[in-house]
This record gives sequence, C-alpha cells and structure tokens, in this order.
Amino acid sequence: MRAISQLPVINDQVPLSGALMGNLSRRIGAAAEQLLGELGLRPRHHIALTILRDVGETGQAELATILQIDRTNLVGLLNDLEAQGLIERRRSAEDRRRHTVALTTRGRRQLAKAEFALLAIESDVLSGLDEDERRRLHELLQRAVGGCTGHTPPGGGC
Amino acid sequence: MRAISQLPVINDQVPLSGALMGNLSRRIGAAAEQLLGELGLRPRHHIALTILRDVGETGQAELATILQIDRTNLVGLLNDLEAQGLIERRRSAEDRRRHTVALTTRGRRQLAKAEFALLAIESDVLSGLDEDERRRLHELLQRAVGGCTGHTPPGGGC
DNA sequence: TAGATGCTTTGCGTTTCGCAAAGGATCTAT
DNA sequence: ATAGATCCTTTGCGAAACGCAAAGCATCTA
Repeated sequence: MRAISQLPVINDQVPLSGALMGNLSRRIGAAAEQLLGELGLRPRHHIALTILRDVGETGQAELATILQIDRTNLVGLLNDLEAQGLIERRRSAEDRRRHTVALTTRGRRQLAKAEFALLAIESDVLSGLDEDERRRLHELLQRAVGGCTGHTPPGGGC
Repeated sequence: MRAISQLPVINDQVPLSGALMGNLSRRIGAAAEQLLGELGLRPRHHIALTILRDVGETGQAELATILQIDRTNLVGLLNDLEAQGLIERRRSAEDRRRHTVALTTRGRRQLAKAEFALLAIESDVLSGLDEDERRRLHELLQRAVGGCTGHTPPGGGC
C-alpha cells in the first residue's frame, strides 16, 4: 500500500479528473485498509461482502466473474470469509454441484460496521468540502458511474 | 490490471464516494494503461513525468519521497525514462554527489501528448455527464484534494 | 455409461515492491 | 588531510498478489 502507483499526487494542469479521483480514492483506500485490518478484513474481503449483499446469494463462478478474479483464487477468499462466519456456502438445491454463497447475519453486521467506519474516513479525507458539496460530489459520481451501473454484467466493459 | 482490488463495482447503499471514485478511476486507469503503453510508458512513468513537470528539477531523494517509493526502485524508473530521452540526470553544481532530475524537451512533449490522449479517455468514461457537470466534478475534486494540495510534503499525510 | 460441469486443491511462474548490503563519488568536520 | 556522513547506484533476497494449468471429487445430462 505504498507503491508508486498508489500515491501519486498530481496537480493537473490539463483538466484531468482521473488523477484527482485516483488520488482521493487512494488516500481513502490507505486509511480504509488499516481500518478494515482491525476488523480482520482485507479490502478484497470488503468488496466481496458488498457485492454479496447487493446481488444476494450467488454461485461461485458468477461471483468470480463479477469480481473479475480467477475462480481458483476466489476459493481462498471465500475460505477466509467462511472461517470468520461472515458467509455461508450452500449446495444449490437445483444443481448439487454448485456452491451457492450468501452473507450470514454476522457478515451483514460486520459489513455495516465497516461501512459506518468508512464513512468517517471519507468525511475526514473530503474535509475540504462542506456537507452540501459532498452530496453534490456523490451525486455526480453516481451519475458518472451510471450508464453501466448495477454490477457490470459478465462482459465487464460498460 | 485485473485484480479484484482493481475492478470492484459497488452499489453504495451508504453514501460512500470512495468506492465510486475508485471504480471510475480504475476504469480510466485501465484504458490509460493501454494508451500509455502505446507511447512506451507505464503508469508510473507518467506519474513521474507529471511530478517532474510540476515541481521542476529535483534531487532523486526528494523525488522518491514525493512518489512514495523506495530510492533504490526509483533508480530503475529513471533509467527507463532516461533511456527514452524523456528526462536528464545532471550532477548538481552545489553538491556534486547529487543527481538532479529534469524533464527534457522531448519529455515535455511526450507528457503533453499523453495528457491529450488521456483527456479523450476521460470524456469517454465520463460520458454520463455533460460538459457542465464534468466541469463541476473537476472543480469539486480539486477542492477536495485541496487542503493539502501541492504535492504532499514529505509527511504525506494530509 | 460417457462426457460435461462446478468447486476445490496444489503448485508453478510472473510482476511488483520493500529492504538490506556494498561500493564509488563527494561533502563536511575536525 | 583524514574520518565519517551523504547521495546515487547496483545487486540480491523475500514477500504478496495474481493468473493459469492440472487433477480430483461430486453431480448433472445425454
């Protein structure tokens, strides 16, 4: 979490927003990583939990696609989460080969806890903006992500 | 460029902007990486060039601090750039132990070229926003980065 | 019954970093 | 001047994060 690609500080002379967003999200990310660590999670665990909450129970193959990681690596990730009791693997009733993954109540609580703490981090990093501006920023970002919102389908592209 | 931590797609139920910015900057980053590759640059090269343009001629130790990377690794990065004639190492007149680094004219041109192309990428990724909204987004981001703008001093924090 | 599919495990190779050690050049202090 | 620090460079080691391929088990489909 200290690589060059992780903490560039760019004074964009050309109106490039990408660098600014990258900078801010990295600052947030750095703080978030530490915070999540205290909860026994790594960033990717948090991401996986979030996705699981949003899409609901899913098969592993699909989950790997959404997360854009290799299936074999997803296994280890899920093992971690399962060991902490945050998710459950269930055999699908229709196709008993499949393992379906779902958040447990404990997982839901942990996720909520993490997000509450993350909110505090953001307030801190975005302290240059007042309440109203933060709202507008969030709204603009959502519209920007828009178009291809809702967990980029298998293709990924947008 | 396909790691899990690189392409999370989060539907923030809690108003978290970090995830959204991360998402957008990663989309931009992915396209940027390819584009830069065609110019013979890697993202970190681009970052280094940008910093060099902004801060002007600097010693390597200071540069490493700004970039938040190890001095020993900076050497290789500079070797790459020097091999392409984008930067120059000069021995400092005051302290001949020091190597001072500066953009060459060629480096300046290459950087301008890269930024022009990056602008096109952003327009594409931010197509959900109109001209005016993009301006506002950029302004908000700058204000957010603000507070501790100007290349985070050695401490880094902000 | 044969073949395909889904999850898991293991192991290999790559890339990217930080860090430590050592050497040459040069500055600073005594 | 001589000793010690400082700056850059090189080399090598080790860790972490991934992709990928191979193989096994359970299960579905034809």
